[in-house]
Amino acid sequence: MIQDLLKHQIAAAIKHLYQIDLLDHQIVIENTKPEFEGDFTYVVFSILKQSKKSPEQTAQEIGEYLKINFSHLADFNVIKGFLNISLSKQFWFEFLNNTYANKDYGFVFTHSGQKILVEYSSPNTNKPLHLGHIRNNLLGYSVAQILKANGHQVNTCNLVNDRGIHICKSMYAWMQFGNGETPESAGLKGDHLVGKYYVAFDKKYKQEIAALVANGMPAEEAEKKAPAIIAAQQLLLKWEANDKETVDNWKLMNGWVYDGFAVTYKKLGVQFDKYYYESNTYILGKDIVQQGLATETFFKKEDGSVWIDLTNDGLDQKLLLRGDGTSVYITQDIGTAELKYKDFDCERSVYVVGNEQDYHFKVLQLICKRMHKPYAEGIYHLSYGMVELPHGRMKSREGTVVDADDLIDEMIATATATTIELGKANGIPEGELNHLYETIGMGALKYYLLKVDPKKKMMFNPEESIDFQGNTGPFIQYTHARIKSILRNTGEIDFTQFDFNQTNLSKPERALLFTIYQYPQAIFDAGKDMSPGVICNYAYDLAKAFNHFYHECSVLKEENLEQRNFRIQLVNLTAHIIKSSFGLLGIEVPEKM
RNA sequence: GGUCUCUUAGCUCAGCUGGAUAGAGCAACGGUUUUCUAAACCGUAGGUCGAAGGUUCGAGUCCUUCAGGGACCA
Repeated sequence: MIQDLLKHQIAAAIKHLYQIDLLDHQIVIENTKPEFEGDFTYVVFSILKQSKKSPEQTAQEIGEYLKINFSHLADFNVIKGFLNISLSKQFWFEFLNNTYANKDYGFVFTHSGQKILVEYSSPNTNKPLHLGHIRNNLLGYSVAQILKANGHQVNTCNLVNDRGIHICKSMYAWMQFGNGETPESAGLKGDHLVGKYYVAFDKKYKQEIAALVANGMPAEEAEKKAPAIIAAQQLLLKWEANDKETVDNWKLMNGWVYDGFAVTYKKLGVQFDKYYYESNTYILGKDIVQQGLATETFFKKEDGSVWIDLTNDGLDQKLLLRGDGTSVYITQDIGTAELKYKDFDCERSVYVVGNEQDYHFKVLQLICKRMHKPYAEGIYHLSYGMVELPHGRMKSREGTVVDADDLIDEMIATATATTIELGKANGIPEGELNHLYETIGMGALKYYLLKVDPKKKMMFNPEESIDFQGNTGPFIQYTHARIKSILRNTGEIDFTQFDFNQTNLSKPERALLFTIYQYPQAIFDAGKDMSPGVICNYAYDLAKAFNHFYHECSVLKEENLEQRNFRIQLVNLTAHIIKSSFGLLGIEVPEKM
């Protein structure tokens, strides 16, 4: 990167002028703000004490040194303590020439040597996916792509929570009043059918509690003694005892759910290299807890329950195994961590899980450290914020959820209506329209969810539809389509016979080229923070820079042949980066829209 | 009781390791189409960056306290 050369030269200048020894990485170079002239800026305030001169004079002296010693510099200007540096036209033309045909521009191909496993999605099998799951899935998919682009070897997995009391609730309700209903007979997606019985269970359970309370029982006791909950608990015991009828029903209903999830995953465009099932990992977890007990990493209480004492780390004592020997959430996580390491030999294991589990993952990592597990340090909780509705967070049982399938359908319907309304469907073959509507609708939804910093909670108002204008997926998709429209009309060109040094570099062209130059940095930053939002912001900046250029400069009507060809290279590369960056987000870009 | 986290324009969000006059989009108002796609472009208006202290050449960014929201552990 040119910034590195620049840093090196600035360090040399400072050494030459003021006899200060600075390492290259101690020099901070920023992009020059648009309202000032220049490409990069060096701020001199931090060396004033040693230079013993005014900010203006220091910056001026460094600028003059660079002008002689830094061949890519065309000019510089000084405002207060800010040294603004303009690179030469030649530098930018050469950059474009070397880059425009590079299909992998921005991606790192030298293997980092790091293997990373990204776990995401990780649903419960008792209800369908909702908006929060969509955020999770999109984040996981995108982060995996971004890490790959940074040269890491990446695998993905999905840990399915297919056991526990919540499954038994759906199962009990279905056995009670399902009358053998199936997804086929009900005409419902499997996950929605099972979810229906989960809600049915809750309704019945609440009625029973109310009845008991009406008869004078305290609410707390009623919650434990309601027949429905007791029945669900008995189902769980039967399941753990491998009772045939229970296990068969469990398999049947889980199968329905998996079929339903598969449809939603396909629409979201996500996939996994491997599935883990908690019903398979919890026993391994129990074994490991027994090992930890043997080495006295854990301790047993009088009732037989197993605990770890984390008070030295500022946390509490944490339950690992109940007195009756049944496992808790963290038990199965301990087992799964071990399995993942064996399967993938990964030095980093990323968990895409909501921030409500921050404490849980701190505990998990500490447990692994105490047990001297080689993978303990590599555990990384990619903790993302909840999606909230105007009235608070989503709660399945209270029916305040935005269903994933409904929302997807709605987005595609809106994309369809908008496209037709704008008259954009006319020039497009009938057979391609459905795919286009899907591309635009999903583009809007995915961009909307990914552009927000993963760590932050975000607001979704179902009353307001997701925009298709401004800082949105469709805006950027549209930019791509516009460029493709130009490129369909340029004809074949042999770029090698042109010398672009004779062409002009106007402000919009320069700004676009400058943004293009930032792409590798954006990929790096997104990888460092595991934040697809960085890519969204970048793609938006690029689209804006292009649209400004598009308004100012004509490509096809340009009469100077070299200028025209230069612009063709420029927009070609722009289109490629839009497609490439959106690929990192899992968003398709259309040729026409 | 304890721990973590958030608060930037009417709304939804950017703001990189502290740097120039805090930026976008939506919503509002005004303008741009015989010229490569107007899902675009240009402009106007909108801010005490939750509050108060502190650190320093410089704080939306770092530290402390407080207020309000959210989550979690027992």
